Amino acid sequence: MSKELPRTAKGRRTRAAIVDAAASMMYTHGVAGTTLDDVLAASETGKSQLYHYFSDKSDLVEAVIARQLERVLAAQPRLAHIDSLEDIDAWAAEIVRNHEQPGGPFSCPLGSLAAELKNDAAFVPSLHAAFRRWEQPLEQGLRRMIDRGELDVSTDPAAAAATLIASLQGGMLIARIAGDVHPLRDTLDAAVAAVRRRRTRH
Amino acid sequence: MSKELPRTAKGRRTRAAIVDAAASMMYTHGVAGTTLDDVLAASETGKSQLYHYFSDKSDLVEAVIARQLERVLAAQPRLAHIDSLEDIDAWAAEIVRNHEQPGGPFSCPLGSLAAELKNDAAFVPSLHAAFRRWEQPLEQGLRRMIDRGELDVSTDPAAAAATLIASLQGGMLIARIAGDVHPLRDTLDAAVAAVRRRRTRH
DNA sequence: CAGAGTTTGTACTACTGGGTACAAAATTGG
DNA sequence: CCAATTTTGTACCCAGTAGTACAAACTCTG
Repeated sequence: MSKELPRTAKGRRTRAAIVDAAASMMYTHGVAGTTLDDVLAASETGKSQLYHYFSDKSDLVEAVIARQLERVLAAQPRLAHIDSLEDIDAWAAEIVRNHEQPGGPFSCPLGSLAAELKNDAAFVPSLHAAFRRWEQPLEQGLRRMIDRGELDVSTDPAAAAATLIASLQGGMLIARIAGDVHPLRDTLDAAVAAVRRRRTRH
Repeated sequence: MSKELPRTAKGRRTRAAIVDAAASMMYTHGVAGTTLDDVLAASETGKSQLYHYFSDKSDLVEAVIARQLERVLAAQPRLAHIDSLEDIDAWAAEIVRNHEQPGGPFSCPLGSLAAELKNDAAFVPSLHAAFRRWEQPLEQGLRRMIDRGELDVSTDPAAAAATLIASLQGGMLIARIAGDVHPLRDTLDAAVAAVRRRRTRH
């Protein structure tokens, strides 16, 4: 049950500060590991403000899911222009680049949230929608490639997009645990190669 | 700082009951979502028993990581006999089969733990060791295939094994969120195909 | 079977953390 | 510029949770 949005500019700033702080804290410490007091301290707001804009912690988490989706999309500008295999390669390279500095983060804001909340039925629909939104540019690009005859017509663009994102997620997790980008790169490469194998001969 | 192991048969049973209950509860409700009281109730033990065998909750979580690794390996008997591409296919099919009943679980005990604990430096080494242990049968099988000349000598067996497990993890996450096995199957297939492409011609 | 060592029951503590109450301050629109 | 509405500060509550104290019961060994 979500509360109404702020009516004034000041209110919008406050709400955004709370969500931003919550997103960052939950990214590094997990949802359960982030207390509302932590969020309030980091955002320099008070409890009355939080409960003015959110009905409870779950409601805040929903807002964080949406915020992290925005962050993920913003961190991958190439995702908006997927129209060829080269674009997909470039997108994958962009992701690897974002994570290849030694030490991290090797972590995806949305993936971390999903992993922690996947057993809570209340959050699954929002998470599902977020991932669908993420997959959409890939899916549409793949569909255009199929329409132009560049990929085999038997290719399922939605499934291929899901495979790309799934590989990204799994690669990220193993990279994080191993403290090494290579699993991320290799796993993404395998998924891109799976698309490449569906190319039609010219 | 872990405590000493039980000295008597009764003690071993008690300790095992606690770890089993904790593993199950943490699997479904997460580590943070599982209270020690929950564990004690489920295992029909008391707090003095828990603190007799474990120094604190973290110590119990370490034991749960080890237990879940055992469970994962036990659920994949084919993993113990990886010696050809067909074996890898059969292993992948076994995993998909374990999850293809509609509704779930679409979830890996070790992956869930890893996702929740990956930002806690104290647990990363144990998680890393657990995944290495999981990858080992794959890695050794791949190495034998390379030695026999079935796979290109440039293949990195450790990296390929990591890619397989990473794809499994990512596929599992997306399958869970989507409530559908297909992402798991497709992503695993892509990783297996990446190995297949490294076959030498005969 | 006695006594040292191990295991277990019960009761308690200290604290954290989500959530509430309510009034004061700020903002907006007429 | 004033009243209605929105926003914010402060103080509080209470349930749940990790962890402790300590003695009783059991178990193994000599």
